[in-house]
Amino acid sequence: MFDARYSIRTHVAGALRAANVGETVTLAGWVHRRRDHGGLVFIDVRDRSGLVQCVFDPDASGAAFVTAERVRPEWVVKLNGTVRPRPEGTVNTNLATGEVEVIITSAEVLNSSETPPFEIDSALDTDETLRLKYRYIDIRRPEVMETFLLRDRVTQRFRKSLEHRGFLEIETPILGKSTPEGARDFIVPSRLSPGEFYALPQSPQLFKQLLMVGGVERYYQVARCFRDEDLRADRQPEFTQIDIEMSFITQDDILGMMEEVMREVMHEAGVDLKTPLPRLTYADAMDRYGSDRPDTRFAMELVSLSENFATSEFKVFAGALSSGGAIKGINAKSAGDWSRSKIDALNQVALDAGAKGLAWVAFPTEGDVRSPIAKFFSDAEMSGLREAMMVEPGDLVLMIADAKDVANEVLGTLRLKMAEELAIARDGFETLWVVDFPLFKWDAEEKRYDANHHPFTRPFDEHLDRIPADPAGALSYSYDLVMNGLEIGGGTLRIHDAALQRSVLGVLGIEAEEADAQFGFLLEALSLGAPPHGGIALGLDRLIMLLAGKHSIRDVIAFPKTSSGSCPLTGAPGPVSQRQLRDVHLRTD
RNA sequence: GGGGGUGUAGCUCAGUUGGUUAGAGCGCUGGCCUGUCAAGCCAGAGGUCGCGGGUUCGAGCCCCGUCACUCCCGCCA
Repeated sequence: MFDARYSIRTHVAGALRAANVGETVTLAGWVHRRRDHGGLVFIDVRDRSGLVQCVFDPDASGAAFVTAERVRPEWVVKLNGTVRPRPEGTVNTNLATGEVEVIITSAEVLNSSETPPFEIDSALDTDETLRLKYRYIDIRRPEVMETFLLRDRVTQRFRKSLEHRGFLEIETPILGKSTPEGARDFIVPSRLSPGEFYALPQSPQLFKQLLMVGGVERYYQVARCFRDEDLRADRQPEFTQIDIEMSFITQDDILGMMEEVMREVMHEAGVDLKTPLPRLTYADAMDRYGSDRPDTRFAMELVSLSENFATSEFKVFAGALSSGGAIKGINAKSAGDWSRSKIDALNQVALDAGAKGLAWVAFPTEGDVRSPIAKFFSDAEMSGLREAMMVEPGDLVLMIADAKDVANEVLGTLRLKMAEELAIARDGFETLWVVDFPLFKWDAEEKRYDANHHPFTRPFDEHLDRIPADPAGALSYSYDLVMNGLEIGGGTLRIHDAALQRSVLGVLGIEAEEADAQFGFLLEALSLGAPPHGGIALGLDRLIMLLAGKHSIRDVIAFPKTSSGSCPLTGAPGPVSQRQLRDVHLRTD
């Protein structure tokens, strides 16, 4: 609760109401805006709680009036006065405090301010770099402040919901050990061990598993994570996870528990989350949406057309099918009148996404068909296409014929592209689980298997026999939480058997000797009474971003980095002295 | 590493086919003003057109390079 306790004021500005009329108050805050009428001055005084109009009238206090003429926006002031109702006709309904005003009897300037580099109270969309350079001023803007109030509420709700369910908040090291796989590590040189380095954690993954071996059973942490990769609108080099791990559970246990927690958290943010959440297998997600994090706020699902074109004369289609591929399509409603050049641009999108080409049929009006390839289709194929795609006049059908994975992925990209181009309404918070990910994914370039989630993911019990022989066929106890097409969380049940863990590491090309060197401590822990366990990590920043309706993760981080990883405010990263380098046994060119 | 976009007053932006002294709104400074709340009116100050080079009689505008920011691809177990 934010109020006037423990401060030099008696009230906070934003809390004053008609009920306070007649009270003598002391306020402290910033000059938000000043309206000088010559013989009468209005100053809106702002603190974290909001703002209230203060009136400076020479009849009430000549000294205060003189002060009011002198102060400027963002000066810091302490004011004494009396709350009174606003005169008839001057109530401001746009303001929570708009029914009242404070007639000031004495004023003290606590600090002056230079003219701010940008206006706090402005509708103008200020350059983001400038906002970040003066973030402390930016944060004074009510809209920005509101975001951090929301972030606080959501974070506290996570803590409460998890505490109520028996989770212990435990901190894990920031200075850790670099391990192979995963993202690039941020590394920290060691002064006491010349030539050796700590790594900042990409996540507390191994430590939380060790806590399970330690009998903690239910753990959580608001954990800062570090990954030295390129930035995006939704990616920062350091970010925060709500990190969770539980013992003696099934996958249903943790999904059900998380649904309850998420419902409570979303409720805190004013969103009614319907549970149980839909669950989509990875295979179905790819098949229907061409994405493992489908945006389910709109349909435009992928439809298989392989059967319809099974005997097609069209070489591209026949070729794709004969080599074991698929023909799939999406129906972009109301794009049937798109020009050739706009469709050519879509073709380029398809090419960039890995397709060999884009097949399309436009149905601009009833009975009218426009397409460079329709002439290869039989009447039966054309009517089958109309039926399968549920074509109406005005539609544009986009088709990809390729290996099934390629067709899915390209159409998934086109689906999102078309939703954007057609400005399809995407409202609400469509949330679902994507489950049953393959344990491994094949890296064609490196010609080896990678862990899909991470190397500690537990395979389906019934797929254990596939591990050495047919790794690609093994599915895993794994789950991503997807909201509005963004992955906001992911987790797995873990391997708790040392032999199985060695076997999985082996598939990843990490043989016994290296496994012992890199993960010996984990393998040893697994052999010393590790309970079955599993967990999940939620991307707190992304979740807040969605809840706040922001388009960048930077908007919900107090002091974020620019896309080149620098901090406009402090100038980090920066050089260090030769002495500091010598201390940690480093030389630079 | 690759592709797209942006960079002009403190802020947000305009700036025509390359042509005289680079403009507007907001903010700022000063003046007037006792019921405003984006207060109003009057006046004023304020410019390394991101930076460097080039073409040209002449460059904010064209060319080359470079920097910063931003979006995307790669990358992100």
